[in-house]
Amino acid sequence: MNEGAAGASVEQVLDLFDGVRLTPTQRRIAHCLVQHAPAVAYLSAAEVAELAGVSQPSVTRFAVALGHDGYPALRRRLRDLTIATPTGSADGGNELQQAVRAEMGNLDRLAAQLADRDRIAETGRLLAESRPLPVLGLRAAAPLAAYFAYFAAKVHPDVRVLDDGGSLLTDRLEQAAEAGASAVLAFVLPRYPRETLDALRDARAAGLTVVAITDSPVSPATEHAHVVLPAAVGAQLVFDLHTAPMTLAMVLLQAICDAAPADTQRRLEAFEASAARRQLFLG
Amino acid sequence: MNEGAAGASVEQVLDLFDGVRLTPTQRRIAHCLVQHAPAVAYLSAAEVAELAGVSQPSVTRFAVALGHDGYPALRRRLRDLTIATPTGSADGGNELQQAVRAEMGNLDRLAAQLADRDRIAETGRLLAESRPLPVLGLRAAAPLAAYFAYFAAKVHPDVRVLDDGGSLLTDRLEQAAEAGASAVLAFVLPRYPRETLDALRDARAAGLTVVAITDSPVSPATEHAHVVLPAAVGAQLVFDLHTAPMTLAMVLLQAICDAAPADTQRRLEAFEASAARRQLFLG
DNA sequence: TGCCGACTGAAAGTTTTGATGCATAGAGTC
DNA sequence: GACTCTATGCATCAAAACTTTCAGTCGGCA
Repeated sequence: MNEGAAGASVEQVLDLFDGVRLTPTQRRIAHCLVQHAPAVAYLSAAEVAELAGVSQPSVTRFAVALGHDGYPALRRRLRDLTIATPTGSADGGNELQQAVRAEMGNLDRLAAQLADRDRIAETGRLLAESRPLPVLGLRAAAPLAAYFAYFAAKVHPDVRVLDDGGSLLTDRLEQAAEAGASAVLAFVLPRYPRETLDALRDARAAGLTVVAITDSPVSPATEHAHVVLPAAVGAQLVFDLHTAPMTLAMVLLQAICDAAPADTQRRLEAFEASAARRQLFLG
Repeated sequence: MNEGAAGASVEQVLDLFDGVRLTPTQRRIAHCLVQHAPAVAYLSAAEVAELAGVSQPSVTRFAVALGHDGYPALRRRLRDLTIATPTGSADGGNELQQAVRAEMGNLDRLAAQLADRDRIAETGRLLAESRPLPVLGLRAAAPLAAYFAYFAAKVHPDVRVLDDGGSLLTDRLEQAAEAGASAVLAFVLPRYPRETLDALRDARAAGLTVVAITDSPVSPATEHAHVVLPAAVGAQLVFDLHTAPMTLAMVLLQAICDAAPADTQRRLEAFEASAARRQLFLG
């Protein structure tokens, strides 16, 4: 992946001046442009003028001299240079490729957010300690809950998937709390089924700590959850793409494993032995 | 670019919302802010308004609600956040971040592979024509099958999820073929449950065209499938990450929709009407 | 059912920002 | 040494952006 935006743009900013004869004042402005490369794209003509120690009209004339319609046009150009240098293979391609690349963007933001390991580690401990561990996901989020639970069950002795709604849902939540659960993991994704939010409220009322994986830090889940873990949902195709929430779920599961490495190891080995005996898999 | 800057700012953008009660419209704006984090710092109030689908005054009010003097003040704040953040975060980072970035690599390869639209479009037609359409995924792949089927059912009149194994599985495959199915979509992921491959063989014997989404062009699925769509599985964490197969599944679903746009539109509208009537979702 | 309050968008009003005409200063030329 | 041409800043005007006001709508509540 390419360099920082600043580095790339200095080169390109220079290209803007190519072959154009500049007056001394304009040269000063140009110099100022390269020097404050990224910031200038935000400034008004008057601000650039002050920065360069020239008059505001000179900045306008400078923009025109470079062949633009006016100062705003030049600034737009600068913005494009500093911002629109996207990851590697550029944008474009067909609409399917664009959707996939947008999804990469979602993952990148997720990665940035994971710089702080402590937060996720603590949430992992929280969930690891809950016996049983209810995992809630309705409608579109149900598969994600099942996916998480499938793997989680290999390292946690009592994972309970709650993936159908109706009145039984609250029963199950309360039963889990009764059986000793201290936390619940919920997947709350667009379009936010009403049932899901009701269930969150019930879970909270039952004394459970609510951990929500949801699509945005300002999703409807925030007001019902104790811990909110955001991961964007892709919306470029006809239907939503849940790759970032899925990734976050597995990262969280990793944190759960890390919370009790010895237990995890023991349980995984037990599963392997069983799988081998039953010849579940190829190879 | 790398999204280093963008990613970091998303975190900080959130701090701006802290503790403030937002109206639905303002929530939309907030959502739009996080989503287009870096670019918004350049936009005028009216542009943000259009992006968020609200009126321009609402954007001003949003800025004031957050405690600023006006929209320009909020934008200045955003600029400071996006600029002051060192571009940072190339490769490296902690192991969680590395895993997520590896997943981005998988998606990138998937995107490259989608340059050829025709192949996926043809496969989409193949599946769209099958009535019913059986979707097979066992064990770890079961949630993916369910996820695909959940959405596919909104645009296809008869989707049948086959996600538990046992002897009934083959019964169901044969029943689907009997009922008129011409193709089957199968998710074949590591660790390749024996049952899954047996089912593929049976499906083929029943005269179904087998489309397999699998983790590699040389996976065990290839010898039983007519069409093989590969998408890598992430293996950096304790458990497998299925984001690329998930993405491929949704791309394939898009192709299915494109195969019969009118039908798709009609069915989606019918669902929307029903959802609205039943008040399934928030908003 | 009717009132009340909150939210939202349209439109008018205000401020900020950018463009242009004009006058001045300096360099080069005859 | 005077003329001319270019470059530059000041002042002004036009346009855009932002804020405020106002009226309509929706949901909650008596």
